[in-house]
Amino acid sequence: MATVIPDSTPEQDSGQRIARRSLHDEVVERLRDLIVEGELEPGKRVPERVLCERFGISRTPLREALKVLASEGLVELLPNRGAVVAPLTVVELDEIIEVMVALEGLAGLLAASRMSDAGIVEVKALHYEMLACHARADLHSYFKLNQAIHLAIIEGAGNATLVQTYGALNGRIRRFRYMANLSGARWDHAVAEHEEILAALTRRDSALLSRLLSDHLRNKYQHLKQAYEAEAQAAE
Amino acid sequence: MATVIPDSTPEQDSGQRIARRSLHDEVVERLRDLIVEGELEPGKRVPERVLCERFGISRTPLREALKVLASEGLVELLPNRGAVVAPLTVVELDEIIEVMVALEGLAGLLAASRMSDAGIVEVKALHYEMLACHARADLHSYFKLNQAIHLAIIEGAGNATLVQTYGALNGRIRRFRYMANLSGARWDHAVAEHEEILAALTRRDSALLSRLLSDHLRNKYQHLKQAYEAEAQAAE
DNA sequence: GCATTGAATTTTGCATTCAAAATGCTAGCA
DNA sequence: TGCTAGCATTTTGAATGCAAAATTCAATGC
Repeated sequence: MATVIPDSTPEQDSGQRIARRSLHDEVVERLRDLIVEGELEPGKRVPERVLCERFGISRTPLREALKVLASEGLVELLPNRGAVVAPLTVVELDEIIEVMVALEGLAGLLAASRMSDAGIVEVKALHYEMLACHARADLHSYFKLNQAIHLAIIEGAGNATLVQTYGALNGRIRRFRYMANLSGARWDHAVAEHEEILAALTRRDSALLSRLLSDHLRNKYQHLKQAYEAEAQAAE
Repeated sequence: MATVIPDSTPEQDSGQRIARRSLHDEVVERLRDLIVEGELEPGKRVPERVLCERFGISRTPLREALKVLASEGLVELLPNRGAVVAPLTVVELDEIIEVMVALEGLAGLLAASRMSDAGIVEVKALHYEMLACHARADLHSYFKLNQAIHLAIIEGAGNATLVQTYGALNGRIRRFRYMANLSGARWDHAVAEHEEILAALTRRDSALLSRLLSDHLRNKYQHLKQAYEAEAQAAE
């Protein structure tokens, strides 16, 4: 995450050209999106020239952005041979999840005691919105609300470093979320887990919330991993 | 951490000029050292021009390095006003330790079951070397061995992402270690904790090792924090 | 004497340029 | 036909150049 103190330029996303705030920071975000959304494929070279033209910028800010993304682990820099989108092996995926499970646990522990009542109410609202999406089988909105709930809980831990650390890891695996295609049973189960999570948060049961969040991520990952391995196999 | 695949250039640190591997990556390391060692003071501006001359490089690689360090949280980029060494507030220190405690706990959990016998033997050797330093009251060497032990355990968890994540956070607080001046009683206590840690690791007691490592870091931090707050107060 | 304004200087952000490395292509040879 | 050497092209890494923003500082007015 680029620690740039943003100036107060408003978020006018109307133009496709880059103009607002520091250029390189904008480019970092754009590139990250391209990678997360899969437009830049893992293992493939990041075409400097093409992207420069596409963004209407010179190579300097683009290269700065690549360095930042490399430090986040999203791309790999090969000396004198440019940048490639970091491919994520199953081993790395396992590693990242292992760490994230611990961080979710920490978030639960802290959020249960530190989150404001208003925060809990907000999570509750998001939860019910998410249930609505489940009922409508609106997977895309469900994912977004799901992410929003987890983010709200992590932010509720009142630890900006935790938010940042979790976010960096989440960024590396987020692109796989695009593949996860919840089957009916698994989806129902996930929703049931969320019910428990909400209940534990409402009761401010630290130990339970911690455990539930960790388990939930582990379970989610089981599914994600199966989908990934299936895809990886299919890709051969 | 800059994810650069290093080429096989040997680590010849003889000359003060930068020549080996990708320049920007070298600069990142050098700048990090300057910050960690306190030569660049927190809150102060990072003088681009001066550092360029000092390193004998142009502004481009230096600026790239600053972007990377910003993403690590070591510096803050102020748009149009350059970079400053990120000052670490007590609140941020608290946050970082909170996350690191969780990561140490995870490391203990994993290392107890995954570490090789050879790895445990190595930790044991480091441990006794450290005891020797304690006996000789050689604080500097003690610190180095202490760090080596913790690193060995964290690496013993067999999770590169954990190593990297922990390392990034550790980098942000390492400069404070330079202040920590272990009092006799506290030092003895720390050594006693290390004895317990080694015993738990030898017995491969996951739960215990996890708890001990977390507690140990928390305790260490108590001391560190007091020293920091005393210093901060004295600085006024 | 102090605050304010505005010009000179410095610093920053990005584009451009240049040299070195890597890549691709062609031709020559077995 | 297949392989390799050598050249041309492209791409990368870093230096330099240039315009805009910020800072400094002195002169002016109060």
